Amino acid sequence: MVRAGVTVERLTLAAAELADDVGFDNVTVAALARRFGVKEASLYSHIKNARDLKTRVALLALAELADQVAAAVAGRAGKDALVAFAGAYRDYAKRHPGRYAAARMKLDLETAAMSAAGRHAEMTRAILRGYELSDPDQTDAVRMLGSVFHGYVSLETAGAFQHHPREVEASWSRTLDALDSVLQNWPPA
Amino acid sequence: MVRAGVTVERLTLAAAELADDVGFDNVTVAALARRFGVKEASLYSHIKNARDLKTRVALLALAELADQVAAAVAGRAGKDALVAFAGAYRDYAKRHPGRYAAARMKLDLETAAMSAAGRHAEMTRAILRGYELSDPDQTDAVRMLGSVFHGYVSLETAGAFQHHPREVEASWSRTLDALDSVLQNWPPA
DNA sequence: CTAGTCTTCCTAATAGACTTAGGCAAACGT
DNA sequence: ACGTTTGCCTAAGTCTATTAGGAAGACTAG
Repeated sequence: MVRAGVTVERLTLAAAELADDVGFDNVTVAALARRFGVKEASLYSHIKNARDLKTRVALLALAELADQVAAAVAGRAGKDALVAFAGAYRDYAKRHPGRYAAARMKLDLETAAMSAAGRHAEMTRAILRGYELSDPDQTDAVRMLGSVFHGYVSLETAGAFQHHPREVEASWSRTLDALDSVLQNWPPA
Repeated sequence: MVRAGVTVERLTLAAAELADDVGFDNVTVAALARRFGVKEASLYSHIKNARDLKTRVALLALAELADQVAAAVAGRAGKDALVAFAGAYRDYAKRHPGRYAAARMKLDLETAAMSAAGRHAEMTRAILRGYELSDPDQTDAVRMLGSVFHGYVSLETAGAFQHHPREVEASWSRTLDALDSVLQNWPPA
C-alpha cells in the first residue's frame, strides 16, 4: 500500500472545498475518504471524529474570512471602510458558501477563543473609529453591524430575496448607506 | 396491533417539539418513530421522506411565527409596532429554537410560495407604513429589517455575543432605537 | 546498516439512520 | 356482512460514523 499522503491540513482544505461544492451539511467522512482514495477508517488517524473535522473547517473559514476583510479594509476609513468590510464579507460568503456555513457553526467556548472570531470583532470595532461612538454604544453598534451582515448574506443565500424583482445588489448598497447614516447619527440613550 | 393514531399533523407537531428539544438537525425519522412507539418504516405511510417531514416543520414554524408577530403588531404603529414585531420575532426564536431553525430552512420556490413567508414580508411592509418610505426604498428597508432581526437572533443563539459583558438585551433595545432612527431619516439615493 | 518504534493505512465489525417492498389486519364505506 | 383502504409490521438494502486490531512503510538511535 502506497501512502496517500493525507495530513490534517490537506483534509481540512479538501473538506472546505467539498463544503463549497455540496454544502457544509453534506461534508462527510466517507465522501472525504473517497476524494483521497483511502478507506473511511483511515481518516481517524488524522481527525478525532466528524465533528472535529467540521470544526477545523470552521476555524479555517473564520481565519480566511478575517484575512479577506482585513485586506479590504486596510488603508480605508469611515464609510469607505464600512463598504469595504461589508463587501469583502459578502463576497466571501458568496464565493465560499460551504465555508461560510462552517464559519457560522456553533463552537464551544475554548475553541471559539482560539478562533479568528476575536479578529472579526476587533475589525468591526475598528470600522467604528470613523464614527464617534463611545463604549456601550460601540458594542451595540458592533452587534448590529454583525447582525446585518450575517443576516443579509444568510437570507440572500437562502433565496429569501428572490420573490421580489428589486435588485439584491441595490438593496445591499442602500442598506450600507443606511448603516453609515445611523452610525453618524447614533440616537442618544 | 393496536393502531397508534399517527397523523401527519401529530407527526409534524411532535417533530417540532423534538426540534426544540434536541435541535432541528437532530430531528430524525427514527427518533420520531420512537416517540410514537412505532417502527420507523411505519412513518412512511404519512410522510414522503425525511426532507418532507422537515419541510412540514418549517411551514408550521413560519405560520406560527407569523401568527405571533401579527398578534404583537395588532393595533400598534410607528416605533411601537417596530419594537413589538422585533420582540415577538426574537421571543419566538428563543422559545422555539428548533422551530426557528426550521423556519430558516431553504425551501423550493413552490413550497415557499405556499408558506407564510409572504405574510412575513407583508407585515414588515406594514411596519414601514409608520415611516414615509416609497417603493424602492421600502423594499430595501424590508430587507434590512429582516436581516437585522434574523442576524441578531442567529448570532445570539450561536453564542456570538457571550464574549462581551454588555447585556444582550440592552444591545437589542439600542439596535431597535437605531433602526427606528434610520427609518425616520432614510438617506436619499 | 539494522533493530525498534511510530505512523499510516487496511480489514472487519457494530450501530444508527433512511428508504423500499410486500404482507396482515384494523377501520371504514356500502 | 363484505370488500376496499389504510396503518402498521417484518425484512432487507443503502449509507454514514466509529472502534479494534493488524500489517507494512517511514523514521530514529545505536
